[in-house]
Amino acid sequence: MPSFSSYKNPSLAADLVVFGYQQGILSILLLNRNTEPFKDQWVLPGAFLLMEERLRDTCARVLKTKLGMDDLYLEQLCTYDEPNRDPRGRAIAVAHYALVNPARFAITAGTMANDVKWFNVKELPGLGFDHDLIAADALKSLQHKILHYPVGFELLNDLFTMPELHALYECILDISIDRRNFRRKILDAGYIISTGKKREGLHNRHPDLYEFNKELKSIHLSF
Amino acid sequence: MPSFSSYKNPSLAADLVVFGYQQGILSILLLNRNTEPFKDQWVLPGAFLLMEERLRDTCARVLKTKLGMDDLYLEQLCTYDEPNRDPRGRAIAVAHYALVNPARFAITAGTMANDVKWFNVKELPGLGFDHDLIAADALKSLQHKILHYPVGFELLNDLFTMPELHALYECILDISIDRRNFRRKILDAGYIISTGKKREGLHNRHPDLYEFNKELKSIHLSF
DNA sequence: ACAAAAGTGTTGTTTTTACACCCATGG
DNA sequence: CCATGGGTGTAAAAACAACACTTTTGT
Repeated sequence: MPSFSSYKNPSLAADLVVFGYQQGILSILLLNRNTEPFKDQWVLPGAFLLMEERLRDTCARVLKTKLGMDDLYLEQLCTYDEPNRDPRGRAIAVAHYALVNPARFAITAGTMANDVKWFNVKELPGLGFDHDLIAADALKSLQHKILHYPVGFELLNDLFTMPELHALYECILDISIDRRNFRRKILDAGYIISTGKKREGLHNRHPDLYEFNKELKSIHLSF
Repeated sequence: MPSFSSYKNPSLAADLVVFGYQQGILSILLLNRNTEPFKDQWVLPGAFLLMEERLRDTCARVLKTKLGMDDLYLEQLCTYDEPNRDPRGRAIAVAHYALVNPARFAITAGTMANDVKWFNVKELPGLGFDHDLIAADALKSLQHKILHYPVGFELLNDLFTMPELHALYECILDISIDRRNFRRKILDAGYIISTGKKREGLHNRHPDLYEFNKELKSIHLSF
């Protein structure tokens, strides 16, 4: 059987848009590069695919070694192949996005970066490569995903309140949603289960605590 | 600036799910391979990416040289990277789908294939590589796309009737839709424009001819 | 005049939206 | 007992689904 050895192939990388939600803000994790090209500019984390590796393993490797993160929700987004997107040569990127509850991890800069930082998705700096485009596409994709898959599960704590889930949806979709109609739609969808407990220690009425319905695979919401 | 020359990279291919709609049937174009691997089996058309080429150019090249087709609607679908998907070695495929009105082209087998044939999407043979999976994913994606983008434009003639558009939607979504409610939704969406003309030569009432509203970029339909 | 298929209209139901109201908590 | 925020209910509007009726054509 013939093999591919005669072909010359572009480099192949997995790039990651890591979304985190904390204090009512949706953020993306960016690295500040300490090598050319785009030295001292902010970019998405990523790595080149190894021959024996699957793309999601490449992503997991980046999350683990560059960011100290484990076991995140991961979704393939799109493949970016503009020939001049990397000044070092032809490089094709398969973009993914990951969802993380930042409270669970303390991030630290790896060897390739000066710094690692969360940026509010509404206040992103100009990014190196074509990462502005990738980040924008990822946000659109997440906004769509949240209507069809219980994404809150990945971004909130195991127990959470209705106002917390409500704020998450308003933040990600960047719209305002009537809290009472929101409650009804979420409950009708069977999205979450009441635990009977309440969140204590707040300065007014203690909201009910819910957990996600793990039986549920897909949902349909519209706002 | 460093380059990538030290990395060894997998082969990168563009694979194509070419959808055609004719006589009320949605079909996919398949090739019968005349070389190993998967000799004499049906597979999706595809080609390896050349270094100076963009993925959509690879697709266009396949459509032109293997199938004699030009200027088709093309959409990137997903990237398939299972390490053993190609027995010749590590090969990653970026799948795309194309939409074509088969009436416009006479297909002919290229040098790589014994035969080229349209297959009803509901009666696909077992395919080589992981192309069963790719074809199934492409159909799902098309079913979603048709609700948000005026896809009929690519699959029908420039002038078409409401019953023709109705049949297309029923076929692609694989559901039955009340023709009167369908008409109302399509017209309310501003999807199409009445031309005042009528389709002649039928054995009963001559239906109105419409054309697509080219101003329209995205739509929202639900059935 | 009839059958077949296409255009038009109506009605009841469900879903969505926009609110009003009451309850619990801390100060 | 008041301000704040959270839980519950309701009525109007919009969207949807199911269906009847009329019109045009070829035979």
